[in-house]
Amino acid sequence: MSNRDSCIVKHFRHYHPLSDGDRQLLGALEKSPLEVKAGDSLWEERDPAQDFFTLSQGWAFSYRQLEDGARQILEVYLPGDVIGLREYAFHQRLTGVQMIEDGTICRFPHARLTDIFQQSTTLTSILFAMASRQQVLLTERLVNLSRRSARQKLAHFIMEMYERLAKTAGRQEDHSLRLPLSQEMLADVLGLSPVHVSRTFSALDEEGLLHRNRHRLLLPDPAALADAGQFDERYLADSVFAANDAVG
Amino acid sequence: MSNRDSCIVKHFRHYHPLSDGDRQLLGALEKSPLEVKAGDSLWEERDPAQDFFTLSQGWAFSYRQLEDGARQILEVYLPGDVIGLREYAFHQRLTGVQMIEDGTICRFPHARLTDIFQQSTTLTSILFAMASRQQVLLTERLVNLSRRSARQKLAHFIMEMYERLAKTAGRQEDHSLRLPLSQEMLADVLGLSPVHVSRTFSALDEEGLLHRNRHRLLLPDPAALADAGQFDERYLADSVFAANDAVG
DNA sequence: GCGCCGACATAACCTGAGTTAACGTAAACC
DNA sequence: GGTTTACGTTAACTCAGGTTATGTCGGCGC
Repeated sequence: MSNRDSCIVKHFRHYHPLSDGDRQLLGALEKSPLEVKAGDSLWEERDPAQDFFTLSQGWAFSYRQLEDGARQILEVYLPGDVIGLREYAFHQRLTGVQMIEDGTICRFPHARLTDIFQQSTTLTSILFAMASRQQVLLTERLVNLSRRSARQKLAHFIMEMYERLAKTAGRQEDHSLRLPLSQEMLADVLGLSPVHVSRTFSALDEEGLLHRNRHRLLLPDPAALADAGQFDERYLADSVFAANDAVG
Repeated sequence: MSNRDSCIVKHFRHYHPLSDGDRQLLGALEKSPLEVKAGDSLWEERDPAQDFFTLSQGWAFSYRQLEDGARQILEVYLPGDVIGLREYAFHQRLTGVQMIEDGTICRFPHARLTDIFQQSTTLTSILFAMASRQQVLLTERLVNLSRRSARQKLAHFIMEMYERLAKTAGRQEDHSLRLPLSQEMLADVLGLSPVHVSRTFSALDEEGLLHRNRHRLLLPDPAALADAGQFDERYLADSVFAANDAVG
């Protein structure tokens, strides 16, 4: 890997080794990296849907705004995630996307996805695997929202972030993680009121399942927290080509 | 279209015209149609993930079973839908799938998806569009579960089914639809108790927003019901290639 | 230092939906 | 034709989480 590799190339390599041709193909499709700030909107609902983005640095989230003013956060994106696959079959954005922190993104034109389909089976498979993974994350979030108590919801979400961060950013010695979401955002992820998020945090804190310090969370016993949230990490075990490595 | 076309071929043609080569490719990949009965399980959680299925006749649903015995129904599949895209990147099934009624399905081996990627950009695009559409359906269901009242949930779900059926089976003169789900299943779709589904049905009935007769629902004023459920059909408007018809 | 502001905490009260349980009803089987 | 069984209805009671309101703390401009 040369250090000229773009962020898109790096992220795809995370899934599967790429040939030189694949690397060039990806590189040719992307526009130059873009610096964005916390709170910046990548797009809003009803905007025309024409691009994907790869998130190189910083966190982002997608959301739906409801008629009554409520906001549902659908997905939290970490560095390495691809944003916008959802709307491949649509003209319009159905969800908005905003940055949580300052970051760097790479634009990836929608219309030229067919180039990839035509020229690289490897890249096609990786994209398909990414779409599959996102559907699975969404499924788990749906179950979390529909069938679990506030305590379980919060515990589960924290464990999900803890494990996803462990995979991309590595695991901390002290079982801590940085979670740069306000309690209002957490409420919009979990389908709770901000007040109840605060209450629930306090309860988990008192029970010794976690400790808070600003946006840093300490998990004295991650296994206990996982248990409290009925968290089963199988849904994060996407292996992409273990079951299907006939790619060339 | 010859009447030798398999059910898979028919369903893909629904999205985009297929060349003879595409048709043969699809046909070569599928196994012969399989008759299944109401209640039959296509697979269960933790089974090895090796196939897709195309649903030719009958309804099916995918679900997650929770530790405490609760069941969450994730998606209801209608004739024409492809089942199992979710687990492309996984070894194991993360969700079970069961038939709601007697039906016909076609098996579609997982491992050979790469053949399609290698040989047909059209089929690849269609599959990608299908995955995109399913993610959007799931997104809408998530919002429905998280942010709407029981009344809105039920109204919204009925409207979704009404519109999806209109697209595949055509619209009924009398604004009616057949919804072969028990109230227990509806409860598991909507994250409610069966008792509250019954109450909510009765309330909508009294308001004149719908009328029930076994599994047949009559919608005197679909627009009013849509309004009651904050139903906005944009998310069903997948157009697949309108924004991206550079397929060959 | 002072006042402002945004984020979080805590408390009191309210309500939509869950739970339990008893009762109807309709197809299904002998 | 009477019994079984699955499914739906209704009512009484409970409770998790929403709502509203008020308080606290840290950062920041002046």
